[in-house]
Formats: sequence, structure tokens, C-alpha cells
Amino acid sequence: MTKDQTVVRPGEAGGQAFERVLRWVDDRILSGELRVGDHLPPERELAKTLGVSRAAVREAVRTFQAQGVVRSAVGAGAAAGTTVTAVPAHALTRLLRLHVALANFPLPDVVEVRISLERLSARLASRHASDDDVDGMRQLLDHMAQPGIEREEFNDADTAFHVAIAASAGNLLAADLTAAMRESMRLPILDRFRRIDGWEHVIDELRHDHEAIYAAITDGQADDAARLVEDHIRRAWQTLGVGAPS
Amino acid sequence: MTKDQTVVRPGEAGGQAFERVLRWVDDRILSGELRVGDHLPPERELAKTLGVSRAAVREAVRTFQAQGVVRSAVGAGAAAGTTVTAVPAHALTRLLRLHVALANFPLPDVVEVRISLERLSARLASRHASDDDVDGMRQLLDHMAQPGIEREEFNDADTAFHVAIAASAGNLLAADLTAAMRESMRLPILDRFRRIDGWEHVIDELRHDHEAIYAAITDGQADDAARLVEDHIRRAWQTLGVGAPS
DNA sequence: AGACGCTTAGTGGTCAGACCACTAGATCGA
DNA sequence: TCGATCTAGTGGTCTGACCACTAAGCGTCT
Repeated sequence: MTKDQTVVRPGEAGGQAFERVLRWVDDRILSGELRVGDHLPPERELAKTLGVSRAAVREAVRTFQAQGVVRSAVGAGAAAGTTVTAVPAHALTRLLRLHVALANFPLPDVVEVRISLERLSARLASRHASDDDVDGMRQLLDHMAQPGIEREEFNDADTAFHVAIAASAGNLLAADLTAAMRESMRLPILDRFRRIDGWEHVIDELRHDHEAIYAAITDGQADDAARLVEDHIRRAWQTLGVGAPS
Repeated sequence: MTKDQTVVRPGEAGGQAFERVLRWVDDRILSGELRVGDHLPPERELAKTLGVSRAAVREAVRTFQAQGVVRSAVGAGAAAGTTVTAVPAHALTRLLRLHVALANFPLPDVVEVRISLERLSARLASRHASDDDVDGMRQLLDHMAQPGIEREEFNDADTAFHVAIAASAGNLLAADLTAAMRESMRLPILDRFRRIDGWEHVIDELRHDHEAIYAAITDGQADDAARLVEDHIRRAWQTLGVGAPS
């Protein structure tokens, strides 16, 4: 029994080594001491400071990386090291996609939440969409309008269209959540696309819906845009979810 | 230049070692091969299988842990090892809280999204809330009704009340997101609570709002509940955001 | 025969120390 | 002056070891 510092000392240590690192960084972010663009101390130094191994520090860094909160880069100079960032979109997408795949979030639930968010996005986009935003949507619509387009290609453009609306909403959280939500449904939707019989009919319906949404947004008709988006998602989901028509 | 296997071989390796582990687990979750309750191989075995070090495996596991997708436990037997789980609430909360603290998601944006989600939650709760759910809300309301309650205690009960509504909605995603959203605003709101002058007046207004929401939910008035929740959040936010009255 | 206690194997948690790949900037040379 | 080279500091990775914990097997004692 030579150990006397491995014993849990609530006042200072507290649980796992890598959690000490988590808390150290957490505290500094929540208190505003660490801001976007700031550097974390080098791993070796942080390990020494907190009295843990470098491996523990790295595990904690991976945690923050998974949350889109830091970015690591090798090399020397200002660009190198571990930097505080704020790119949650990817992290949110990953998280939702995994949990959707685990059937923890049933698709009908996701659809319902998605409707809420996309209603908001469409409403905001009607007011804030810039000319560039509108151009981007137009291009996606034209792309989806190509005759004989493959289902996967259409699905990607469809996803991009909904994401474009969210991105132009001027509300980053709504945009990121909407994008993550639609992205997390990409595979399940594509699966259903592949199984569908009346593909040509379905795709025409989708195109029509999209055009109407586009028109409402460019006209600044927020209420219409919200309603059309909801109808669109519900209709599409019913078509895809229940099964192929006829 | 003796290295010849460290060179990037896109077909098999591909980037960082721990990313290989990420992809391995990702693939198996997205394909449905790994389901909730299943075990990952032991770290040592997985490391050997993928040709990486155990440290790389651990970093990847931390990533999934941060997303609420796996749970690790030491020991022997069926309960030990790394298990696939699905507890995204904590992960979502952490993620949002950090990004809100980094001011990546401005509070007004969060409020707007929160309104959308809580409208949905309130609407669903009006239809699905069980007797137990209602009891829980009632207790929280009674707790908040205590005269002379501390601001922090009130804030916690307030958070819990909104979370309780979300939890009774029967839509896990909406519930988790709503909870994460409100939780991520806990500190900022508490800060504003502390700065407020007309505290007694404010708290009475909040109590009144809550009672009205509670009544609408228990009466099954979905539209009313949604409207009341929106009004409540907007009013509270205006009171807290703009500054103390008079 | 049963209940209790000990041993054991296998798991994640942690650590120390080493080397590699990469990069910006300093240094040195033509 | 400008280019090539060197250097220091960073994250990325690996190895091999030990610790703490837990369930289950095994034994002994009652």
C-alpha cells in the first residue's frame, strides 16, 4: 500500500484522469476565459499542469473534437496546436445520424421535429434570404429538374435544397439543426427512394412542392412558406413511409 | 526514407489511426450490425484487429462516448466492457452548452429555436401526458410557488418544468432537444435572474404563465398550450433580455 | 450439501517514454 | 538578396507495463 495519491480526493482530483482535463477546459469555456480562436496549452504542458498523462489529455481533446469545439493541427507557429473553434454542424450531424441509425430516435419523431425546425427556417428564410441564397436554391431546383436524374443524385440535391433554405435563415442554430436532421435522414430516405414504384410520379410531386416553396420564399411570404414546407414534408413522408402508390 | 507503409494508402488505411476505428464502428452502427446493448470488442482485441495501437482505439471510444453512443465499464462479465447505448440527452446538452457559451449560437437564435421545439413539445404533451407526468409538473409548480424561493432554486425548477413537458411529449428527439436547449440556457438565464430588479413581479408573471400552460396541457388544449408556451418564452425573454423593469 | 471466502482472469483506466511527420521561422550559404 | 537548410515545437502514434475493478470459478469450512 504505497499509494496515497491515487486515492480519490474529491477536492482536487475527482474521478477519472481525463475527466479532470474535461472539467479544466469546460470551466474555461463556460467562464468565457477560452474563446473561439484561442489556443489550448500544448498537450505535454497541459498534462504536466493537471498531473495526468498525455494520453489522458488526448482522450479529452478527442471529446471536444467530437463536439466541434476544438481543432488540432500539427506543425509549428500560430496555426498549429489545438485551437478553440465552433463548427457544430458536423458534430450535430454525426450525433443525430448515429442515434437515428440506432433507432433511438424513431423516424416519425424525427420527421415531426424536422417539420417544426423547417417551418422556422422557411419562415426566417422568407425574410432574410440573400440573392446569392436564392440563386443557390434555383440551381438546385434546376438540377433536380433534369429528366432521368438518378435517385441518389436527386436525394442529394433534395437534401442540399432543404439545407440551403436553413442556411439562408440567418439563424445558425436552426440552420445547423435542420441540416443535421435532414442529413441524418439521408440514408433512410434514399433506401425508400430505391424501393419506390411510381418514381416518376413521386419525383414530379416533389419538384412541384419545391417550386412552390421557392416561390413563397422569394416572395417573402413567410406564412405560406412555412405551411408549404410542412405539407411537403408530410406528403413526402407519407408517400415514402407508407409505401409505393398503386 | 525507409518508410513505405506509413504512406497514405487510400484503399485500406486512410488518414489517422483513430479515424480507422471511428469508421469501423460507424460502419457497423449505420449498417445495423451493431445495435443497442451489443458489445464492442475488447480494446486490445480491436486494436489488434485494426492494426492500430490501443491508445488510438481509446481515443475513438471517447469520441463515441461524447456522443452518447457507448458506455464503458471495467470489470468482468456481461456488464463490463464497452457497450453500445443510446443516451444522447447528456451529449446534446453538453454540445449546446459549450457552443452557446462560445457565443457561436447567439441567445436570440437559441430562443427562437427553443420556441419552435417547445411549441411542438407542448402540443404533443397535451395529447400524451400521463397522470404521472402531470403529477410531476404539479409538484414543480408547487415548488416554484413557495414564497421567498431563491432565484437559483426557482431557475432549476423552471428548467425542470419545461423539461418535464418535453419528456411527456412522447417524442424522444423533441424531448431531448428541448431539454438540452433549456439546459444550455440555464446559466445565462440565471445570470439575468440575478441582475433583475423587480424580481417579485417577474416571478409572479412566470408563475402565472406556468399555471396557464399547465392548465392547457391537462385540458388537452394543444393549440392553446403551444400559443401559451410561445408567449411565455417571448415575454420572459423580453423581460430578462432587455433589462429590469422600471 | 450448502454457504462462505479466496483466487483468477479479463476488462477498462492510466501512465511513462519513445519516435514520427509536419510546419513556421531562424539560420546559413551562395 | 534570395534561396536552401536546419531547428524547435507541435500533434499523431506506438509499445509495454501496471492498476482497479468485477464476475465467476474454485476451494474450504461448517
